[in-house]
Amino acid sequence: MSQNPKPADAAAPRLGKLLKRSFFNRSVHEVAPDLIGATLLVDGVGGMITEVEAYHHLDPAAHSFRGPTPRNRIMFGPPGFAYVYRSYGIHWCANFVCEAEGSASAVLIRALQPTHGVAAMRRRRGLQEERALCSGPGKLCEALGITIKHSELPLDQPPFALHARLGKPEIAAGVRIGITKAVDLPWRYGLKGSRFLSKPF
DNA sequence: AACGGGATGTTCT
DNA sequence: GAACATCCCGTTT
Repeated sequence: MSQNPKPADAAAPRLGKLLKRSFFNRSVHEVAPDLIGATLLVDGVGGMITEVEAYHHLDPAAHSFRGPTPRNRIMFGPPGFAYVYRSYGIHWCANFVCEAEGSASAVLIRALQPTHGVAAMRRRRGLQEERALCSGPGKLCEALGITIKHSELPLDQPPFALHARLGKPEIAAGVRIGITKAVDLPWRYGLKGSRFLSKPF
């Protein structure tokens, strides 16, 4: 027997306190950069958020821009809930609803650095390279097991756990990816220098 | 490194 | 019928 077996997530950093729903009761433009460095876990699997995008109600690229539908109705409710939608008929993408009820803003979670449950993520993604496990919104949902079943669930209750970041990271900003409307708004935020991004800034 | 095509659910015109 | 907040894999620079 080895005297000191290596834990599955040996490099997992210490976690900050759990974020409450009220964290999201602010402008999406404050919440989005503040999420960089926070740790997102779903049933204990996840990591440190490295890339997000802000979508505001008055932004033509936002799903809420044309008003409520059965799909996006959670965006028109109170903050601190998940909005999950299917992208291109294949992938899931996860958002966190922000601002006051009715404001219909949300942050798209685009990438994270795997820290917890890496073996589970590799299994779900059928992939070894840690860099590519969660380097995009669809990949991230597959790795964390996020589906439509998670939509409209509160973010401060299981299976979600969102831990505050410990330090204050340097934030990079740039234009959002993969959209055709409002393409020049610099509402993509990321962890400066991170290698766990969908694309460099 | 950049580009093209295929997969395909939900919403919108 | 087209568009879409994507990803993967093959082909071409």
